[in-house]
Amino acid sequence: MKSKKYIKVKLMEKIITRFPPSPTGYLHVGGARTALFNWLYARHTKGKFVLRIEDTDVQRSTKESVDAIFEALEWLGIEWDDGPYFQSDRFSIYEEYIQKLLDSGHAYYCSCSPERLEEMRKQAMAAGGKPKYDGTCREKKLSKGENTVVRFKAPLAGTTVIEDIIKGNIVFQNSELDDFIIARGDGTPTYNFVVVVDDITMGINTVIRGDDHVNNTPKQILLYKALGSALPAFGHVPMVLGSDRTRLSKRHGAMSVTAYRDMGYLSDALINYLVRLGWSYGDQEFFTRDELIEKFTLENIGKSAGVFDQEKLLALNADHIKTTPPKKLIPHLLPFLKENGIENQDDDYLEGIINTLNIRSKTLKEMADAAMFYFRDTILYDEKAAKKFLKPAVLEPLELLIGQIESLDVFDEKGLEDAFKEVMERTGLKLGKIAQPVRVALTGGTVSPGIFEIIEVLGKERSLARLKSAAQFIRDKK
RNA sequence: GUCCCCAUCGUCUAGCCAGGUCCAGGACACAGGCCUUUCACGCCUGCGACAGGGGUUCAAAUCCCCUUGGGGACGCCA
Repeated sequence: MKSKKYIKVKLMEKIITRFPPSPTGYLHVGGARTALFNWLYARHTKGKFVLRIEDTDVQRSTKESVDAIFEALEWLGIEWDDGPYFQSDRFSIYEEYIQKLLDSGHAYYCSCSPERLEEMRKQAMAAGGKPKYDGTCREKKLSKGENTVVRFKAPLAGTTVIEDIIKGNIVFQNSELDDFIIARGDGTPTYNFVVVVDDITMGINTVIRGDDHVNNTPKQILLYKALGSALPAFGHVPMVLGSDRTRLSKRHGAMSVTAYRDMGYLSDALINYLVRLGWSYGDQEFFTRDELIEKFTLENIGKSAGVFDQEKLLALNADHIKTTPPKKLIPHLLPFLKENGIENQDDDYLEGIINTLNIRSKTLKEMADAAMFYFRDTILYDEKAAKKFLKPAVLEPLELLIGQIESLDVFDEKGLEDAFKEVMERTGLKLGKIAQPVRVALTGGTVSPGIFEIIEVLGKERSLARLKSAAQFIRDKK
């Protein structure tokens, strides 16, 4: 169901979006999708995209995670215009804002113990209610003490509404909200608070984030109001689910963005897939990066959660491999070749190889594996294949072919075809009877690109050598 | 439990806001076929959905209500 959607940001105002990952692990596909939506929207509107690292939880934040996130964003080609900001560098700003709230009576100190709070929550749940802070310290006018936290004084009545770009209006009863903590006992600020302060001070006017944040938004709206700041436009995108329709997690398989890189996916394909999951542009399935920037708008984001489908991503990857010019694929293929022990190859040779493999590879890894026969000095014949095709009977056509190719003036597909035709005529054999043995001779196996393509890419010298050793192989067996 | 959100083929989705052109279109997957020097690619065909029930209307996938189902959130995590 689609409802009237509108962008709250004034038309003249430059769109400023942000992506705020918390460095407590790698960048997963769900996070990447949110980053993508923000980045794409900023690019589409010629606005600005800000990167902010949310590391107020010093315990769980790690340098490794920060690096992993940068690495993943870089691979995806998501570049930011501002930042990265680190919240851990901004504690003095937060302190200042907390003081403002304290001074204006929008916040107060609370000395309730975590243990008591926990007990209260349990009881509330058991009694069938929503666990909330009971307001014990709300009017106590406590001053700062050892282990006192700072709570936001939320309104007791009325409603707070999110005018969501994607979901429409979402209304919350303020009585559902409670006096949430904005500064911990040790003085460090908490999530809902720092997000608001950051978004205000960084000029963020468009907040696109996961559905799971909907419940945080009324709290944040209240904070904006208490701070006297204008609200940004909010857009909550539905989540990505696993095949069992629950929140995507490790048990659903690969989640890390870079894992897809390592499996041989093109970032363009991952991007295409991730954006298309939950967003649509008519019937179009395939998008290049530039097309995405050109066509992406918030209006076409759907409201329901989507299931992550590896199969479809794989198919899309195959499409991107197919349509990317072979020359451009070279640098992407190199790491996989290297893994297979192949290095320092000529670019023209690689381009030719890719040209024969791109329509039959679903991943770069697959392509690198399928390309191996091109690099071997001596061909190792697959036992079954050799037995079936490298028989004495093929010695004659094989030698004829060798002669034909040797005397070829112009070494191209046309000349090769003529050479084969000549052999067919002289031996009375069908192409199939000749091609399979030749394929085994050239590649070692029975599955490969077209026979003419292979010979052309391998070149005269290499092809001849392989053909000759196959002939020798047959003779030796006799 | 409470609050919030969502609901079209197995999956991603078009159509829904501005009801008729929809016995619902595309894609992935699957099945069959064609092409063919193998494998692919490509092409063709098939399979397969408006969650259920009430309204409103001449007419509902589209608007309203209820039910059911699913998801998310309820931290001194973000």
